[in-house]
Amino acid sequence: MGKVAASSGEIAEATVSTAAQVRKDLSYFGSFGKKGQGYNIDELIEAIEGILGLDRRWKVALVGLGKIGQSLIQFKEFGQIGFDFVAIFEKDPEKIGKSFNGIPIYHIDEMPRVCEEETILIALVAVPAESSEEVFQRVLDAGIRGILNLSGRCCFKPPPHAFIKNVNVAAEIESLSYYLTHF
Amino acid sequence: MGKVAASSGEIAEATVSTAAQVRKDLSYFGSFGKKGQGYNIDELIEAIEGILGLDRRWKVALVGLGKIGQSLIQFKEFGQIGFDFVAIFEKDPEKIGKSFNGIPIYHIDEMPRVCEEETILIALVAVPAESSEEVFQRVLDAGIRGILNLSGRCCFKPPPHAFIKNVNVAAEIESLSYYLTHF
DNA sequence: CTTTGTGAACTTCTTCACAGCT
DNA sequence: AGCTGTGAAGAAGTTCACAAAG
Repeated sequence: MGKVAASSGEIAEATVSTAAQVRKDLSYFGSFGKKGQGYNIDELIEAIEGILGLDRRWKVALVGLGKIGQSLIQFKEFGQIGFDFVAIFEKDPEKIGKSFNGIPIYHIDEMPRVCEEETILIALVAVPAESSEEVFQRVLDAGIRGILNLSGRCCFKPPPHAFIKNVNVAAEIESLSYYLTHF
Repeated sequence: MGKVAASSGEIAEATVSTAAQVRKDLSYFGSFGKKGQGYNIDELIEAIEGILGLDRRWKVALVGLGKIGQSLIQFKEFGQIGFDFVAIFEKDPEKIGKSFNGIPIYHIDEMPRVCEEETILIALVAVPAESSEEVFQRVLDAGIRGILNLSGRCCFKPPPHAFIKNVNVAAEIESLSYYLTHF
């Protein structure tokens, strides 16, 4: 939009937050603004990318090549923000040895070897809910440190060196039901 | 597992929470347990379904029949928890008038009429990020009160009678990057 | 004059701990 | 004895309000 700097108020407006919140959040990581001027937009983007660890590329494994896995791996935004799928793990012997979207498909038993060789630290898990607990354990045993879980409700407590993020569309639509019922 | 009742501690264990948290959360809505016994499992499930508004069925519209929309509409869990897709809205004239998975595809201009006739209150929006702002406005104008947004980063402030829930896989994987960088 | 960065005040959320019921 | 429901205490998060800087 041609602007060089943005004030905390303008950032709040654009992100549905408040000016004080924007300033406090940023102050936790450093001083990125200039008094009287606001925040230089390019500098701020670069600072936030640094904070989030997006100033590098990450190799990602997909575990489970069902419908959800297939649609996610074709999703271009991952590449744009620095995440590259480099391996797919499956149980189905039909698929193993082939590739999907140019990415090789391995048997899930090969996970420890491939993840070490390729230094993969992040996995996107999209397997049937029944097998997710077992798969989480195998993924962690293969050296993965961050799991993005799309397998539905997850009650798996990761060890302290690992992190699980859950994306659960069913739970979100249930919360809409709650709001519409009560308000 | 053959058990009739569960204590707050057992529920906490199973949900990665704490006993006090489980009791406080439930106490906000009523008294569902028996002192000395814990919570009757069937009764508790029924109570929670009532709280969440899941003791009925909801009609849902899908807006945008791209890859994500197609994979979500085939997702059986929605039906199991009480949500039925009854209409698809699209811009592409190629698809309009046809159906997908047995659900009729309408032009997006027909949304106000169809949503009123069918009393649809919830929409799942899966359109390209560029058009999401405009689509949100049109969806709300059609009488929708709850939006589940899968179109990426959303900075749309809904009016007070409506609710938006965002599901953003890209944002979640970025937060994994943050944790792996700092811990 | 504008806007940041930040202590202090305030609000919300979580945990503690125990009276009271089964 | 076992476990809930809940005030009170403690922790975490948000907003206020203003000194300091451009």
